[in-house]
Amino acid sequence: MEDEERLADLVKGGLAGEGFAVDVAHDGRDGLWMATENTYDVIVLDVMLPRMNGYAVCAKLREAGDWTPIMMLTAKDGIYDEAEALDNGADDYLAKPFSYVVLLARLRALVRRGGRERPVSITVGDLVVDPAALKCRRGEVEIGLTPKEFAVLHALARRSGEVVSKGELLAQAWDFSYDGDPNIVEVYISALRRKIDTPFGRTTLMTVRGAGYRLEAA
Amino acid sequence: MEDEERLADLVKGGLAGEGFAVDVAHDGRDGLWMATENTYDVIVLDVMLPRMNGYAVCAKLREAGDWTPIMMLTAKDGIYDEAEALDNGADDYLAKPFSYVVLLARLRALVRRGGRERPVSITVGDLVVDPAALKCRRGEVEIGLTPKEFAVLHALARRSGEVVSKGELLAQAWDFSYDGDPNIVEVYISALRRKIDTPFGRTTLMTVRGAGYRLEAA
DNA sequence: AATGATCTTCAGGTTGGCTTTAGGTGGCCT
DNA sequence: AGGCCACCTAAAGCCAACCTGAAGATCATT
Repeated sequence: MEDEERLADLVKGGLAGEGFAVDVAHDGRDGLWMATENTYDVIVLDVMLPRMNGYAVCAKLREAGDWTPIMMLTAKDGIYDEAEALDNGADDYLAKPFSYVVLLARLRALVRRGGRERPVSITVGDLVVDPAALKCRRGEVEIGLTPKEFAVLHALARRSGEVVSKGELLAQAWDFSYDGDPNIVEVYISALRRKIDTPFGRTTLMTVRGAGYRLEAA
Repeated sequence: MEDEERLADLVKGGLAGEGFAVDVAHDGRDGLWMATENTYDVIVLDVMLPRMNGYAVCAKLREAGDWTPIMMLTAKDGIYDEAEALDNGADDYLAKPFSYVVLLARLRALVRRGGRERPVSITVGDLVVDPAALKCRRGEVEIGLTPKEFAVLHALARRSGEVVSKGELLAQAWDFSYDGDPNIVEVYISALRRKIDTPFGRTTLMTVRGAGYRLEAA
């Protein structure tokens, strides 16, 4: 139990260092619920989980049409068990005990495979967003952002050029349990504009009425 | 050498059984050439290859913008070597000796992941409709559209060259429960023409009296 | 406990897209 | 030719979505 929490902390810390937001569930059922309610870059699943084991969670997700990359952590090391994990819909597995370095590398690979290329820092025109340092700059000018502002900007930057809906922003930058006024997104968009656009006489953060927001390079 | 050919045969046989076609190259340079000339679901790369090693082939492919899933086969098993393979652009690796069952399972997982389609933009002549960005352009000229206008254009573009009835447009671009004046479609067609045709001296958005509308490439 | 920073809520003001209206145009049939 | 009907389009009202400044709430730090 305390072992698993230490593991969760390790993973969480490492991924945070890579610029990702991490949610942790301590049993299978909670995990499944969180996974169905949110969109994640990658899911890490321990086979041995209270209330619902990893295989079952994995199967449920795939059944529901969710193809988020899944990394399965297993204590067994028999060959067929590994294959079983993969055939159950997992995208990779790691047998305990495993190295932290390998876990992170494999997760990076999974995430990379799961979608577009994701360089460590994201560049949108002359705006550079560095998730590792939680900093951003326009040209040579450093821009100070609060954590929340950064989370919103990051979500937009990761899909620069595309429209990101208010709901998606809420899901990615706020805790999944957040159920307050969606107007808060508008507040943060406003704040971001005041920091990344107005001082530079730019308008890269556009409103698409009725659809969401779009961060553009031009 | 005969070892490697037995391995290649194993993989080939197994994937054939899964319904995939397999090409085999026996050295790195041939492999790279085949990979650039064809489209594959997945690429299996041995690190130790004559004429050009696996890392190099992998790097070349990624450099060329080819993101076909790559499985790297390596004899080393040091922790950092594994991470190196992945960070080099491979999507998974397997250390020799490995089980045939595991290899097949991992390849299945890779193929399943790799098959994911990303949002496509639709091209009708020199008109490009990008659903992800909710934008469109004719040639190099950006055209600003409202969400509703975009929805109508999108519905027409998806079936370019065909006649789309007013009823179909209503069903696709408006809420299912919409029961207002069907004349609204005409209003939007008019607005679209003013944006995508008139400024360019074109008439690609045609009325088919009594039947509907058609978006043409010419 | 106090301070400052950040997060969230609130409310008034503004905008811009959606829809309706109504008059105009042009094809098609008798 | 005349009339009917489908379609076109400019204009205007309405309303939801959005913006933003400010105040209240929460959190971290000293």
